[in-house]
Amino acid sequence: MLPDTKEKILSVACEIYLHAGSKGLSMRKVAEKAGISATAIYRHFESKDALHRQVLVDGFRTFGTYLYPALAGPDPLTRLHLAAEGFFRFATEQSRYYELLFLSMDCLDEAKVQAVLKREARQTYKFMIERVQECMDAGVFRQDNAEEIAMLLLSVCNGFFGLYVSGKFEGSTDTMKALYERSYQRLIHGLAV
Amino acid sequence: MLPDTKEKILSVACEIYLHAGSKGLSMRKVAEKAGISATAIYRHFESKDALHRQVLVDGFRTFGTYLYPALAGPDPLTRLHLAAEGFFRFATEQSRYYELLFLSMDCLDEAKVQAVLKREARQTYKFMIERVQECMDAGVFRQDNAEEIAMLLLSVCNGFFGLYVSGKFEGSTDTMKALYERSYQRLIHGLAV
Amino acid sequence: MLPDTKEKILSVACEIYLHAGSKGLSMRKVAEKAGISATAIYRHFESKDALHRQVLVDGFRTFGTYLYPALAGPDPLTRLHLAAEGFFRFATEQSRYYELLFLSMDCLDEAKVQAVLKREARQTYKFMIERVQECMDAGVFRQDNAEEIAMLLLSVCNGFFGLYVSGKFEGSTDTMKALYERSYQRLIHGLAV
Amino acid sequence: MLPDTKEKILSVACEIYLHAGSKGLSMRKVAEKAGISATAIYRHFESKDALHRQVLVDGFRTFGTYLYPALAGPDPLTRLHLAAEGFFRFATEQSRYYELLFLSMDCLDEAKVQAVLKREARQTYKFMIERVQECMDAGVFRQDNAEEIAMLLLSVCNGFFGLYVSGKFEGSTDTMKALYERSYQRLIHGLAV
DNA sequence: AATGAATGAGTATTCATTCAT
DNA sequence: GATGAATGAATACTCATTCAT
Repeated sequence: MLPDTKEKILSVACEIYLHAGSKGLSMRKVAEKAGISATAIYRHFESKDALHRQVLVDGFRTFGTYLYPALAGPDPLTRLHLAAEGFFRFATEQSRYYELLFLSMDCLDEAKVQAVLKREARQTYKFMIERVQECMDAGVFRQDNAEEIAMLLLSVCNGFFGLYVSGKFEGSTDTMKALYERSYQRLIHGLAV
Repeated sequence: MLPDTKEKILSVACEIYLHAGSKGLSMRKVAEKAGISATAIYRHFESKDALHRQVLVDGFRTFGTYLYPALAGPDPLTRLHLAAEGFFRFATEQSRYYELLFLSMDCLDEAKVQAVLKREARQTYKFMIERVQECMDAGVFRQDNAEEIAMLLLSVCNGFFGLYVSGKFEGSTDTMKALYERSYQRLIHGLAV
Repeated sequence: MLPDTKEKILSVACEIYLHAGSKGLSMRKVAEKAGISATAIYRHFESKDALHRQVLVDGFRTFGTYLYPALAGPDPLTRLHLAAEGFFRFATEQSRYYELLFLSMDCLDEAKVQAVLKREARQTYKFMIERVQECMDAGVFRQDNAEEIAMLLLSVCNGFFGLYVSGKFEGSTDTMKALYERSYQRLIHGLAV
Repeated sequence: MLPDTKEKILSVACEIYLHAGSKGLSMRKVAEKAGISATAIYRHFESKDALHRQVLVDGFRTFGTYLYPALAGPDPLTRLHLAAEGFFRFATEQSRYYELLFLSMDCLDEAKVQAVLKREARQTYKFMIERVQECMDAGVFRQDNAEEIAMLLLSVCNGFFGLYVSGKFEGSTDTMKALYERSYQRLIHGLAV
């Protein structure tokens, strides 16, 4: 139809990917759900892999809408807080996406797919380094290796949500939120001047 | 063949699992690599799932050989250090295993397989809680919620190795080790009395 | 191929079904005999079951061409005679079909397949009730329970052909025909006014 | 165990056959249910087919226990009645057996299996001819072709139960019994002197 | 008399992809 | 831009049977 078949395919693919994982993402299912023939997809995407990659890129775009508004915060520490909170919101509100983007490494999903994941993850990494660095520059954190601190923060987030999302630990979202905040505070506390 | 076909199947399955993930673990491939017919596997394992589960159990057994020796340490803090170090060694020496056991969550992997992962992960969790608790009891950590601290430690490990293993950050093992230790010290520092 | 692959598949499936029964009807065999790949069948039939059902429907359609012309008879008794004769012709000329449609009950044949058999058999049943009823209404049979008489007639047919088709009794078709007619007359005789 | 493994195998095979039909009768299942290894069966039965055949023979033995007591009746007509009643009881109480012995012709179940069915069915046929003949000899039926009358009777039974067993007609056992008796009476009525 | 191991053929079905139209 | 037809490889799993022990 007019509103761009390519868009339609992509959105359907995301939906399926989110529900069934990379294992469950098949051209047939996408085609069926999009109301077109399986072969028609090839008019818009070179291969399943290309489609898969685009789905990931889309996911990171969504992630961006959670993370980047943090920049609107008035001061460095608030911006870091907002980033941490954005992370939490994305992980809980879009937990399936979080999993697929940050936790799954569905091995051998073609090198190219992996590459996309890496590239995007690095973007996030850089963003966090900047947040940490400006906290140090502003004197709210003591001077330290900003990269390492950023990685520590990301590690905690990643690890925390990994445990949460995979269901290895239970608890309501609110419980998790409180726990997350206490963990975050414990970390921040050790970093403060 | 004398060297026990079952053993052979399992080791081949581990190998494949390690190289291609649960997605790539197929009865046919296992059979081929083991030099037997595909059906012969069923003599030794009830189903693919049963085989898959056994692979995981084997992996956790290996993990145990890295983690549990920490108990031989002379005091609580040392035992915690050794546990952290064991974690690191397992993650680096058996990085593929680390990934598959702790980081992957291939959603479609039959409930039973998931159950094995959860159960074993909880074991590790309990082990860490004990390590932290005894540090508090011994007065080297200030009193706090041992569970939450253990989770924080695990989160950091999980997150750190998640980033490492997935190749999202580069660096030699030695570099990583040093980084890991500094991160660990930062955390511990905030916990000390 | 021009002559419609679907048609080809169906006809081959009928052939196999007729020779080997539902037990011997396999996608692979059909594909091989139809000169296409096994998977190609799925382009035309949703599943083995769907194919199986279509084979049955086809069989009943054929049956109809034997039975329904009886309606062209000038009077009720003739119509009943013609129906009985149509039955006989179908059972002898398409004995394998007769068997598969009316006599087999391969229990494991998916509910849906059974449903088709039941539905169609009921159609035939209704047809016979109508034939009997109009004989009664016309006064050539004495008033009685038309349903039961129809069932009796069908039972005899079914039983007779069951014995014939399964080879439990021998004899040339002509011999059988004569026997059938004598049996039929014996029955009818008891029903006449 | 002592009470003859062969017996055990056979009884288990009957059980399975009765529940799952010839399609569901597999050496593995029999072995498992009998508590022996699949290969052990071959010590007692040459092949699956041989076992299958023996199951049928057993079934006919059971059938005999329903039919032959009719001989104890005081006079020819009673004996015929008792035979007809035995038929009904077997068909309703052992409907699965009835189906397998008299109605199923699970094609190509090896010629030998078919042969067993034929041979045994002929026995029943002969028995019925005798019952009919003695009714004629005793003057309760008018003289006619005993063979044909017997076949008519058998046809009705076969057809009736075929419809009943296959579920093509519904109704409680009591309803069926009454219907059966009315049909039988209609037939007999036409045969009486 | 019975077992465990193994086999090869068979089952239905799903998948990504290609090709002619 | 899109379709229908077809393919070949792959999936897990079942089966009857054989063989060495």
